[in-house]
Amino acid sequence: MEMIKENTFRHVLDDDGVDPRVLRTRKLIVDGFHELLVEKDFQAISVRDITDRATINRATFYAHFVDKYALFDYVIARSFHELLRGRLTHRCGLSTENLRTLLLTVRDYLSGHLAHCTPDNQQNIHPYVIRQVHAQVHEFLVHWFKPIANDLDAAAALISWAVMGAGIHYSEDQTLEMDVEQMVTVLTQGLDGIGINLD
Amino acid sequence: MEMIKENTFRHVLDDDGVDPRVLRTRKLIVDGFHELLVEKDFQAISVRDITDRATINRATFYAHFVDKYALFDYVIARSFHELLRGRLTHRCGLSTENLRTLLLTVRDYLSGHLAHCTPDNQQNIHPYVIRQVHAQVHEFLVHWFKPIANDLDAAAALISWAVMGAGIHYSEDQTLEMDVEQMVTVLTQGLDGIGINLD
DNA sequence: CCATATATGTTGGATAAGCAACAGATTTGA
DNA sequence: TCAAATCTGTTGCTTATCCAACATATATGG
Repeated sequence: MEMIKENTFRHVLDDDGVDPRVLRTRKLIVDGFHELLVEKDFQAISVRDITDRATINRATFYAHFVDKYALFDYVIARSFHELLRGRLTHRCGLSTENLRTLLLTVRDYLSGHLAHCTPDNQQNIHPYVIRQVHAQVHEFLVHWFKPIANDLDAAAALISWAVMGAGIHYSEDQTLEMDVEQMVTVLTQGLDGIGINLD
Repeated sequence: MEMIKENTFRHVLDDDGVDPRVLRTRKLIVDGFHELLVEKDFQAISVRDITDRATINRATFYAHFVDKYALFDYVIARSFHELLRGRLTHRCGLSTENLRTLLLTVRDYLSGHLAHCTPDNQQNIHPYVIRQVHAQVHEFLVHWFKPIANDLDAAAALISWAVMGAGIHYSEDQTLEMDVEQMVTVLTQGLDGIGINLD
């Protein structure tokens, strides 16, 4: 029980070949944490609360996560990742449809998160959520860019933050209508400008 | 992982002091087994089916139960035990009220079991159910008798089977009305005959 | 203010769960 | 009928989880 934390963030969803006990324990922790998040504020949740709820030993928790903040990051990253994967039709490819899905998923995930949380949690946690969601968006973009060219780091950074910006904007004010097609056009035209043609 | 099976049947509900991993694994096995029971016949369920559903290793199953029949016995004994404990108001005492509760609980448990199962399972499993439920009823009676006198084995055997007989009879034909008070009277009078006065 | 909890991480040794491989029994189906 | 496949228990070794104990930090309250 040494290298469990090691793989936790390489790829958030590579459960293949992992010891079944590790997968079970992770799920118990995550489920217990989710239960607690709707009951009380993040700041008020102790590691002991989590392990009691998960029916695992406290030492085992620390074998999986360095602290509750790492657990939180993991939960956000994984749930967003799963939501996005479930919505993508063209798996692993750069296309206008996938860009559209990306924009909509970020917005929906963020507004869903705001809807679930207590007001206090909204204030304190939102920045962490954004950071983790962005990390995932960025990872997807890099993955999509890779077959096209290697040195597109700047483009990935720019577009990932553009997508996040749109998502944040529209998730915070639900009265606004999101003009997805216009945004997709901006992104595709922009990419076209640096020699990347979609579809 | 040697003596797990050891304590399994001493008292069906003494979870105190047992290793948490054992309790979790047991629960996973029992839950998976329950799921499978409503899907297919008991005879068609393999140990591998159970362990796959429970997400545990097959070898771990054999550390807990000698075979699927032992698991079945355990499930019956435990669920009946829990149902009865939940209904008893006068905990651990011999009284007309507890005798009444015993009669009704046996009938309800048996008819509930018949209602859940596939016709095939009803035929094949019913004898095992009766055997295990009787073992529990007998254990409760012995426990209630103990403060009164020591050599009441015959009385416990007789009354436990009388209770079972009533339960079986009325669970198999739901149209009959169970005259509980008459039966309780029979039992209390009978006990009175050997010098045991209730209430 | 200080004493008494309570929370956080960490460690070493004990124990349950995982796994692969095995032999033998039973089922399947060609 | 016979061979291939599947199921059943069992075993030795590996690995993850448990637990108790510890040092430290942060409340909590009298």
